Amino acid sequence: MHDLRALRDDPAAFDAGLARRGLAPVAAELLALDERKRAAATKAQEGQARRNEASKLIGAAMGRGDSATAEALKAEVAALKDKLPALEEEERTLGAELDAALATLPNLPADDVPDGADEHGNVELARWGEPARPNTAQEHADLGPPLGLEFDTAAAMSGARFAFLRGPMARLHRALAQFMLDFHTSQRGYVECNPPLLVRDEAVYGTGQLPKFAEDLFRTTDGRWLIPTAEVSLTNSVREQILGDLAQPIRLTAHTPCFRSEAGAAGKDTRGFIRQHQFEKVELVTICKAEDRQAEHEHMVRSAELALEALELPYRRMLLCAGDMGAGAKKTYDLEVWLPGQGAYREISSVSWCGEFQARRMNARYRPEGQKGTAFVHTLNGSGLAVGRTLVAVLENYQQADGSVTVPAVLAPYMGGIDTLTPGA
RNA sequence: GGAGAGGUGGCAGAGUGGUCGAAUGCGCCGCACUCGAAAUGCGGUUUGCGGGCAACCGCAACGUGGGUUCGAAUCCCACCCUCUCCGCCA
Repeated sequence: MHDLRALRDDPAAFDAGLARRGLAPVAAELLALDERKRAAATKAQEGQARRNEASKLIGAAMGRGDSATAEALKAEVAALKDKLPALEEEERTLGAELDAALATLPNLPADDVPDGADEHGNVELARWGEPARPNTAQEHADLGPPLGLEFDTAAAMSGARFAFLRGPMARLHRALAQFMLDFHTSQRGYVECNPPLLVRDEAVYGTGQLPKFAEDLFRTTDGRWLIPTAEVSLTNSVREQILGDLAQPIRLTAHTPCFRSEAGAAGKDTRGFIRQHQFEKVELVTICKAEDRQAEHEHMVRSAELALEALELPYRRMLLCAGDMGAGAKKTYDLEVWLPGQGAYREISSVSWCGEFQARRMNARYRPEGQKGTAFVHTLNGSGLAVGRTLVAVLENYQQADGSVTVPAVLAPYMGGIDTLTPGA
């Protein structure tokens, strides 16, 4: 959600920001709508003011037994009441129209975000590790099934884009999630949470998936939504609250399933475990004051990077261009992990700073020190990491020529003595 | 699922048709007292929108949305949420 005042103050900058996302200008249209709404409001308020004044006079007149005056005033108010509803209705309609238009607009990109229309405009900032590609390397979709990553089993009961993990494969998947959660809570200052997976409209609106991206979500018969990411649950934990001076940022993490319809992804990544209707993710969310936003963004992306480094998985850090960011983001780093089987870097984490965009939609505020009144909090979210894709990365990077997979050393405490996944075992 | 109670400012908590945007207490801010602090006293302290250079003025908001009324925190209806008891249940 946008601050209408910012749009009024500098419509050109607003349209310029939208243009960087490849969108047509809207400022002139919205300002005209806003002006009509304010005119309607002023007219309605004049009527309401007179009605309120007259009603007080009626009370006073009745108090002193002057029924003639009271009756005359009542007649005046009655006449007013014929006109008022139409004026109020006009204000409401125009306001709703304005809100609806604002609600579908994405956030404006930060100044240091590069231009670009799609992923080709993204900028590589750093690399870590050696991206090896032995000629025996297999893709996880071929490597996985004999090791217990079964797509056929899942397809028989659930259809495409589901997997059934069996034995050591399921354990490895669990170990990854446990490791990430322990790492972020004990090393990086995030508080472990276990949030709801089903949420209401308002929550999904708050983080920005509604109203525009409903088709990407699953909806329950009682009208709730399955979360597409724990970002929704964790971020909404501060909705409609005033959080004090927010001297310390609120850093949250949770390991949850995520559910996505993948409506717009027909034919994309259909093979393997990369793009599923149901997957698990360890999410990081930070709620902070404005001054802390940049430091927290760096802290978050480093947290995700350090998890990859602990797993010894080569990756690179990308700065997304304006055209490739999600709707709520002002600035996004993607981490891409090396997949030897595919011979490519693939997204495994996306870390975004959303500014006040989500806070306005949720009405989440704090009291800045030395300043009167409240301000909207800044929200950040990132994957730390996507568990399913990390499993893919481990399989492809730790595969041996004989089709077995070595377990990363850092996971040993979670594996109950299993150090290798062996086909058919 | 059934029965009951309730949702009021940063927090607690009064208020059951009209000078109520809302008592009181706590918290917070300022001032006084003090060497300083505590305690005490005095004053201030909701938010959003619109108008105005400003002082300030107007409108709206007592869970949400409707309704009754000249007038609603207060009465009626629907929904949401919380609590208590019963039933069911991992």
